[in-house]
Amino acid sequence: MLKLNRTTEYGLIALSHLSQKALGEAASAREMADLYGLPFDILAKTLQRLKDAGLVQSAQGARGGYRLQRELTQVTLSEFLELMEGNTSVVACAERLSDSLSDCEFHSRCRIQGMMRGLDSRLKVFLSGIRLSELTATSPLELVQLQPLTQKQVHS
Amino acid sequence: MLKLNRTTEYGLIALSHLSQKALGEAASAREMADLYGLPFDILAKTLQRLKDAGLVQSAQGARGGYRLQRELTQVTLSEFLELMEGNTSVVACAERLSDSLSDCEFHSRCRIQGMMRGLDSRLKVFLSGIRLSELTATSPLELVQLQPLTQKQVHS
DNA sequence: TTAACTCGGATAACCTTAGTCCGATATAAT
DNA sequence: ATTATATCGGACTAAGGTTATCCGAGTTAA
Repeated sequence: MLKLNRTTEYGLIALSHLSQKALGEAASAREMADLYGLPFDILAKTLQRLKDAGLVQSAQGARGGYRLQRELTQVTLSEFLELMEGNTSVVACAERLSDSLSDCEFHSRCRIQGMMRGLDSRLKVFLSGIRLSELTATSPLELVQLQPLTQKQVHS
Repeated sequence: MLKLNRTTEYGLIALSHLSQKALGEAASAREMADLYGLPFDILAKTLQRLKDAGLVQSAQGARGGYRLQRELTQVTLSEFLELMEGNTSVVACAERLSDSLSDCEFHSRCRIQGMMRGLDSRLKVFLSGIRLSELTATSPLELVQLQPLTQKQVHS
């Protein structure tokens, strides 16, 4: 159920790296790939995605690279996962729910559909309570229970 | 990150079905497979697993089938997932942590290992706070925030 | 004796993820 | 200008895991 995609891990490592750079200093995909032993091509694509999402900004050409564009304290794990992994529903059929509920022949008899949606929303609350900054801190931290962000703070 | 295995879904459906049977009345794998449109073979194996874990008991032969063996109010989602999906760590490398931490060449430079473990444990608290009975209720329920089970109540 | 069951292994089909390879474009430094 | 270092982005292959299917064997009530 819970395993992160590799790209998500790579993204987290990259963001962590960037968050430690001096302000205005860029890091290239190559630099990070070599330092952490990550496959360059994939890391590059991942950074692209982060850029499209507005989490980082990029500079092309020699001496180019990536910089953080948003404060990681203001990005929730929920938002990040949605970005990196697409739909975060726990059940396959829930993804299609918005399209057509009656795709599933056994819908009327289905026992788990309702509760899975409930679980989804509860999980989302949980994930929204974790800030990316908590996950990208340098030292092995104990995660402490934080107040969930207010609606205004949550972008997505 | 979050998608459940199919077998986990099947298991949930089966448990839900069993929880609605009158006490002492058994349901067969065939019966459930037909009713919910699930692949018989897989459902059978799933039930086997639930039996080995002590969640249900089985009776062989004609008129046999499965019955609940434990109160679903006393089984946490955490325990159930561990049972159905094995290791529930969010990162692949964390599974090997207990074996040998230094498998990963980049361990010393790794930025996410510590925090991923923190995330793991926080997630576990979350999952331990959800009882299977909440997920197997008949009607599409809103999940309410419950008190986590006490240590005594949590078996695993 | 038969039909309806659980039990359990081996194997095949499928699908997603992860990784690779390629070329194009942009820009700073020489 | 030319070169080296970057981002950008598509197409493709490889690998691995999940899901499903196909067996046969053992149990038990009718």
